[in-house]
This record gives sequence, C-alpha cells and structure tokens, in this order.
Amino acid sequence: MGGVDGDPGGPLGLADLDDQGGPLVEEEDQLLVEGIDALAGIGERFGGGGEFPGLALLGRGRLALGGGLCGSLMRLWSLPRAHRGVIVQPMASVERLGGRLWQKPVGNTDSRSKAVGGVDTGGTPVPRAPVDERESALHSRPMPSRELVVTRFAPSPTGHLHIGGARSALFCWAFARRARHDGADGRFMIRIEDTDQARSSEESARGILDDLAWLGIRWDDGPVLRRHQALGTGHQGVNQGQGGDIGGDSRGVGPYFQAQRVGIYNSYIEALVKAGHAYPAFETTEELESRRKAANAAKQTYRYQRPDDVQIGAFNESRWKRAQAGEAHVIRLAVPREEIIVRDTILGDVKSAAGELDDFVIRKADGFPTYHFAVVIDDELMGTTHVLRAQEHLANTPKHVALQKALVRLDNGKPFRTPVYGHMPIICNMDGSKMSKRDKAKIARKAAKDAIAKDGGITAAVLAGTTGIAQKQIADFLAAESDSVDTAEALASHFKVALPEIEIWDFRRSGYLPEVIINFIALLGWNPGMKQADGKDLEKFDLEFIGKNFSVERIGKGSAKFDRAKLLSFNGDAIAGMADDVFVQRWRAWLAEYEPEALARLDGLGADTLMILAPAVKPRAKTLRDTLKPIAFALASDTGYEFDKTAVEKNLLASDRTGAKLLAEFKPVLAGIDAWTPGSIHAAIEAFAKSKGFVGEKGVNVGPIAQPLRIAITGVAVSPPLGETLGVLGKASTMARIERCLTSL
RNA sequence: GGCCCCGUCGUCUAGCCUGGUCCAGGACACCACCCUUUCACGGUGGUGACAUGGGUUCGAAUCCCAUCGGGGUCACCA
Repeated sequence: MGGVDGDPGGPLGLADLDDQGGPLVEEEDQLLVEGIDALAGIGERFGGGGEFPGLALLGRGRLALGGGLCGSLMRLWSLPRAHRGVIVQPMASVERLGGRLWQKPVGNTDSRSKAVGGVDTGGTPVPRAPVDERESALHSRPMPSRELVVTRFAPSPTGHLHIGGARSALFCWAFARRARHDGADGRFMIRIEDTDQARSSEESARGILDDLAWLGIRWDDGPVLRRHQALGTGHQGVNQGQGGDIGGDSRGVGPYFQAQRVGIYNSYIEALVKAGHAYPAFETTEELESRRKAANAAKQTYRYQRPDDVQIGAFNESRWKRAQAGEAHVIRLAVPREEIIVRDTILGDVKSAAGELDDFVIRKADGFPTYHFAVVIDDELMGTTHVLRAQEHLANTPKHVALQKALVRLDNGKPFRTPVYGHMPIICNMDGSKMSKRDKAKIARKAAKDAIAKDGGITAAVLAGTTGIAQKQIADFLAAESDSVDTAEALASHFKVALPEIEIWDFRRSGYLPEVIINFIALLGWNPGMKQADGKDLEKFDLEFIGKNFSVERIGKGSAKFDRAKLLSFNGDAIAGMADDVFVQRWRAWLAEYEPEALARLDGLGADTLMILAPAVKPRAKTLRDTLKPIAFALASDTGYEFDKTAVEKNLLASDRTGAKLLAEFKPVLAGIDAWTPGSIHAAIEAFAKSKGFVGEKGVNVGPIAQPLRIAITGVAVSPPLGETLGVLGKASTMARIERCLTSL
C-alpha cells in the first residue's frame, strides 16, 4: 500500500491519478471522489446497489473507488484532466468519513494520455480523443461550486523577461485557461518576487509585465498594468479602451509585490521560531564561506551543521533574544532528517534522501525572506494549486515541501498544502547549455577581448568613454565578474557584433511576431499531439488553441534546444500569410518603434508606399527587420546608392554593351507610361521584350531588359519584382536613376 | 565531485503507459529537380534517428537491468 496514513503530504493532485489505475493499485486502495454533481449518477448506477465491488456510494456527488477501478472509471468516463485534479479530496474529509486515503504507488507516472490527433472534414484539426456521449453529458451538468485552480508566474524583477520565463508564464496561463474550459475557476496569477533588494527594480517589473502583455498573456490576479496611458499625464491615451488594464486583486490575496509582504513573512518566521522549527543563526558569511571551501578541498559535500543547542521542536529562547536584541543573524529552518518525496506531474516521484537537506536560510540578514520562504508562504496564502516551473527548480522543491510540512496558517490553524508540481524541461542553446542571458555576456566579452588583443590601446577606461558605461563596471565585466546585460549590449554595439536574442524584448526588436513566439515556445517541451487533415502533425496554432488544448501530460521530460532556424521559418510563414493591409499595419508599427527614419523616408515617397511594397516584401522577409533588406533601394536617395561592379559588367557592359543599349532604348517607353502602377510597368517591360523578339519556347523572356533595368534602379542584381520597385520610386525617380546609371558607364 | 533529471533524424518532436499495424511519421534545416526577369515564395522528390549492451517475450523504439552520454543543482540570487 502506497499510502501514508495521517500524512498525505498535501492534497492529491494530478500526479496521483496520472497512472490510471491498473494492476499496480492494490485492492484496499481507495479514492474519494466528490465535488462533481454528475458523479452522483455514476454512483447510483454502479455503486448504489452495492453489487459493484470496489465502489461505494457515499452520498450525493460523492463516491469511493477502490483498486484499479478508479483508474478504469476515469478512463471509461474520459474525465477531463482538471476534473481529475478537482475531485480528489484532501485527507481531512476522508478521515471524517472514516475512509482511508492513499497515495497511489507512483512508480511510473509518466503515462501519456491517449489523445491522438484526428481529422475533421473541414480540415481544422480536432483531437481524436474518444468522444462519448456520457462525457458530454457530464460536461453539461452544472458544477455545484467551481473548483479554484490557481497557477502563478513569479518573476524576479532583475532584468527583462527571458524566453524561458515567457514559456513558464505561457504554460501556467494555459493550464488555468484549460481548467476554465473544463469548468473549473482557473486563474492565472502574477507575483513579483522582489526580495533581492540590491538587484530588483520597479522598472524591470514593469518591463516584464509589458513583455507579457505584448505576447498576449493576460493575468487574472496580480499587479495592475495600466496600458495606453498618455505619458506623464495620467490620462488615458488615444487607444483608450483597446487594451485595458491587466491584473487586479479580485480574490483579495495581494499585495503581489513580495517586498510589500515582509510583515506577513515575519509573523510566520516568528511562529516558526517559537514552534522550534526555525532558529536564528549567527555565523558570518565569511565563516560559512571558509567552511565551504574547506569541505570542497576535502572533496566533501558541504552542509550547514546545525548548532548543538538547537533542537527541532524546542523554542530556542536565548538565540531569539540575541536576535531580538539586534545581533546580526539569519533565520534557518530546522529541517527534520527524513526522506522527502516530491510528487511531480511531469517527472513522477522524485525522492530526496534523509539528510540531503541542510538547515537552509529562510530569512536573510537584511530582514527579507529568501526565495524559498517567500514562495511557500505566498503560494499558500494566495491559493496556488498548481506550480509549473522549469526543471532548474526541481532541486529546490524538497526545501519547499519541508517548509510546507513545518508551516501552519496563522489565520485558521490549518497546515500548509502542497501544490501540484510540474517541472518542465529546460530550454537550451543548440550546444546543449542552458539558454541564459549570460550567453550575451559571453559573446560581448569575447568580442571585446579579441579587440583588446588586437589593439592594446583599448582599455576599460577607453571603453567607458565611448560606451558611457562606468569603467569599473566594464572592468568587472571583462573579468567575468559581472554578466550585466546592459554592459554586454553596449559593448556589442560598440564592436558591432550581434548578440543572440534571449529575452522577449530582443525578439520584439528583431521583428518577431508575438503570436509566433507564443506558438514556438509552446512547442518547446509540449505539443498538442494532433494531426491536420493531410496527416501532418499540427504545430501551427494560437493562444486560444493552447488555452483550450493544453495538458500537462503532454509536456515532455527532455530538455529542448532552441532552434532559431525553425523560429525564423515560423515567423516568415506568419508574415507571408498575412493579408497585405494587416501586414502594412504591423509593419508600420514596428518601423515606427525601431526604424522611424526608414518609415519617414518611405512615407515621403508617397502615401501608398508601404502598401505597394507589401506583396514584394512579405515573401522576402522572415522578420520585420528583414523587410529593410529588399527595400534598401527605396531607402536610398536617387544618387545615394552604388552600382555593383560585377553586376554592371555582366548585365550592362558585356557583349558590347548590349544591356546598356537596350536600357537606353527602353527608357522612352517607360517615360510614356501614364498610369504608373506595378501592373502597367510590368506590362510595358513584357511588351518591350516581346517587341525585341525575346521569346522562347516557354513564352516571353524579359531577362535581357529586366536585369539592366534592375541594376540601374537599385544598383544590384537582386531586388523585388520590377513593377513594385519602379512603382514605389515613381516615374521621376526612375528616370533620374536610369539617367545616372547610363551616364556613369 | 555529491544529489537529481533526461536520452527517437543535425534540431523540435509523433509513437512508449496499453509490445506486433514502425526496415519508425511530421516539421525546421540540408540536397536535387521544377517554376521563375534577379532574389525570394511555391511545388515535387531525397539524405537522415530508436545512445550502447544485456535480459523478458514467439515478437521490443515500446517492459526490466547495466553502461555510456547530456543536462540541472549544490548562496544570506531567484
């Protein structure tokens, strides 16, 4: 029997039901199901008469399932994921009923749902999960009370939103949204973990929220992000009503900035100390550091040694008095020496042997809680039911479980609950290392060092002068003592090296579309497991789809490498797939933000410039920044571009200046065009080619005139189709450019 | 190094739970051809993987074990 009487380790969650019954479950195992009215029907039908072994009806909406039955019934009724999580009752109520609660032997919980893809006639992808009328009947019944499902994303405001953070946020959002689709009250919450006084900033918090909003991820509970506010005035701007504020505290569990909750943490700290589960410790950082070094030198694992005068469960008054008197100290948790099992929906049970955990710090010397403590307190107080985070946190989780075991709520005396955990695969670089903002530092540092190696005159002081960054900061950065993103960006821009996009902000600047980023990061470690009508895997979808179809059981275990080439391809597809007017609108917005001069130049050419260019640019640009390349000719003035020598030689001068002669001959034809549109220009070129007898087996070959013309107009042999190219420039510019080319020969 | 997690084409993955329909499917990338006024787009086709070794089984990508490989984490950062 896998259960632990009297110590369920928190409410049962998805993990417990993940292995859907089967032979592993012993006969005595029981599962109490309640909270879904419709289940009463099941109970009455199967269990009411008592002739069905392993199933007992305990009242309306409530039944106990025994042994493998719970699994098979779950399967039989295709109970949706969230329902499964919702219907399981915590220990207390089971005890009240005199039942026994078990936690299933979780030996292998990495089971996958059988939801395979299916196809509908319209070509829209639909899940092929077995559709059972009974299931829809179940869905249509109103829930007695909507179960609360709360996920949270809790960034530390020490920089921009990282791509991995965005994925965490997306999955948490999606989980809550999916729960809502399944009838629960799914809520996605944001909490700002600003307990690191030195590194946190409000500006960064605001930036992270902005990035999230840009991606289209909205939160139900959390800091309020006011959008479309006129700068400085506090009045609503022109776009009023379009975006609206995000966030709020409808459940009354805020504030959502941890720095504002220090009082709460302190009262829990005090309670913990007085209960003998935590104690003040007075060692200095230096002392600990030297002990750590000594242990490492002796090739031993360093663990903090609990002082002899500290006993678990006994309030150490003298230490508390010293602390109260103002002596510098931290608070440590007195961790019992016992095995800790983290139940993880994605990974299964992860055991941590007794003694692995030492007495870790829960409140720092500056009076702020550590991450571990604040997280546990807030997740409980804010009602977090499901924690989805990256696997880098897996090693922390035993600490959180230990804390939860030690803590009791001050308001109602109830023990802390353990949320359902799910640790997601880490996002890696193509070389397999963790994708991190340090990657920027590495590249920038290398560029700087290479430059210094070449030119001894370059020093930190010189760089400080040219970049405007403090000399010390640059020196630290070069010595790899700091990985400051700002410094990295400044140096990279100074040495003209490209930094990889790591943070959402980078991708935005590079011209990636938010919906593409969402789509792509959703695929990093998760996939819907569906097929399209043509039998290919479904992998292009939007936020709404994710919110409807997200499921934890389809999150993979292995780390995912971030394939930029595929992202680029997705982005290019999205751009190419946009209607021209939509593209122009978004293109214009991006240009206005990042390349205002280019936009001004384009608009100066004519009101419709972007629209004329759109069909030519869309298939040629993988990102919005890419759009600048095919339109380089338009960005330059009529005399502001160079003629590519090789191209001129090959297309204008070769064969006794054939190209140039042809061009000179074609010039008056162009001058005679009245309606200067891409279509009429193209028609003129074709007609001219035809009149010159450039006709092959496949029809008119405009090449002999097209290439000379292209080079005259753009300077190079590569450009969008000539209709659009000339069309955008206008007749006067076109003539001037041809003239300039011809005279330059 | 200790502890933990993971391991299907170069990359993201489907398949694994419930072994046979898989000499393993899709996507990106790559290669070839077609289309084409250039560059793109598009179309068609192709190269390419079950980490290795043992079991279990009539049968293993799928179940078990070992080995190897990769990653994470070891703070008064989160």
